[in-house]
Amino acid sequence: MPKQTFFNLPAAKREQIMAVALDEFGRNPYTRVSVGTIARRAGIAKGSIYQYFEDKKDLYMFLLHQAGEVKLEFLKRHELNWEDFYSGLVSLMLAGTEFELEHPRYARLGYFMLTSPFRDETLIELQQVSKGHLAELVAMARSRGEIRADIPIDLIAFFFSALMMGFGDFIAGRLGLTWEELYTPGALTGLRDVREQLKTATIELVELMRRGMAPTNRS
Amino acid sequence: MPKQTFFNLPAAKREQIMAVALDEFGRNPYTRVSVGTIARRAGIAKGSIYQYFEDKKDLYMFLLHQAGEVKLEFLKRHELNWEDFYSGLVSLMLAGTEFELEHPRYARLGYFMLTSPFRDETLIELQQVSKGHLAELVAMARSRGEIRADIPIDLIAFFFSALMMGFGDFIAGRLGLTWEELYTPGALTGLRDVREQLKTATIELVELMRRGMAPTNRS
DNA sequence: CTATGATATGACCGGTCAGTCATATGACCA
DNA sequence: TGGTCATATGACTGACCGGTCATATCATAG
Repeated sequence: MPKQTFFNLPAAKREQIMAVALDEFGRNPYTRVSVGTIARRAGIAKGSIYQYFEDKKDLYMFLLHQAGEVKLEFLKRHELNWEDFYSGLVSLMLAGTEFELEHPRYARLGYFMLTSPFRDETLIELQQVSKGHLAELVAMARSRGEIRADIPIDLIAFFFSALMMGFGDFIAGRLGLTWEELYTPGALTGLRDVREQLKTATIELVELMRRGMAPTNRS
Repeated sequence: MPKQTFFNLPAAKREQIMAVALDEFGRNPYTRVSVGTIARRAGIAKGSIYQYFEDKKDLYMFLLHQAGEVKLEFLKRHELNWEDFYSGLVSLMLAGTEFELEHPRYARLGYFMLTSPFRDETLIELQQVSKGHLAELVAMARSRGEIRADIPIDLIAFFFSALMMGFGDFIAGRLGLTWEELYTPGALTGLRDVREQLKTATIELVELMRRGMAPTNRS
């Protein structure tokens, strides 16, 4: 956790520092991010960073935590329609994609997190949140007969997470971009029908998932 | 490409250098791998590395290239049964998993590649190889009526690659290990029924894929 | 005005890094 | 023996890193 000094700061300054940190950690892997650069870009002295945070890791972990909250807020603002499991899935994936396009730095932050020195401890914390949520949804879908009861839950969880995680790459390919380019702010201005293509791709994918998981008599 | 000097070296020395490089790049992300460490562990002077390679990237790219060839050789040695597309897929995935268990450093090398500074150019090169191969298989399966003709090919390619890529994580979970542990040489000695569990998990996953992709009248 | 405690600063420290280069070694031939 | 060319070496360079600390600044209270 940041030191009290950080929270005593004017909100604008706090946000400026975190914005720069997000940009840096969303642009480079952890080890390549320089505390000095963050300080310089934020217009403060390097020593000040160490008035606010214990060390580089403290700043990074706080940033990750904050990113999680922002994304959760975003998803909460989107009313996801879970009346039907698969259309709920479509809306969830669309909202997730929307978030990543609106906040590309957050998307890349999460990506680089996967190879940060704190990968494992971060993932464990993350999974405790998301897996609990997912298990709940899957259990409900099962009880409604929307997912065959003979598919192991862990397989379903893997199925979801693997496809969702790689979805950005797929979308990038469809739009004729690289992953780098897709998450470059402003890369989509000028591209036509982006939202249309996203929706189409998402529906196609979920349909593939639905056929795989749903009871055969449903399709 | 390495300089001619490298290829003039005795095979044993060449292999020693590449073995150390593989271990280092399979243990740390690109930016954390030190040329000096590789030289020291290989028993040569740091300057020699620069007699053999243009720079760090040259060494790294050559290593990746070599890894690809080794894996391709491995898969070629396994006779994959493509009489039926889905059982062929099972055998392909099993062979792939087998390779990663036998050569855990290669598996990790591929993993870290995903966040190397050359991610995109590497992936593009990789896809040109694997996509061509995959497209062929998919086209054949389609003509046999094993895959519905209305599913876009790029979606199928993504479906495969995403599930295959994350499969290691899933397997690790099934075996009660972390990803780290799964790819630690010797971590599996003492574990029971590893091959059985691998086969079961693979079949379960491919069945999920088959249901998603196959024409409905087939199941 | 002064005293006090919180905050800001950037020079500095010890360390690591990729890459260079003058020099040394050794093999081969005349 | 001496000359030539490929190869080996590690000290060195310049840059960058995370983190520290003595000092300066500032706001507030007495």
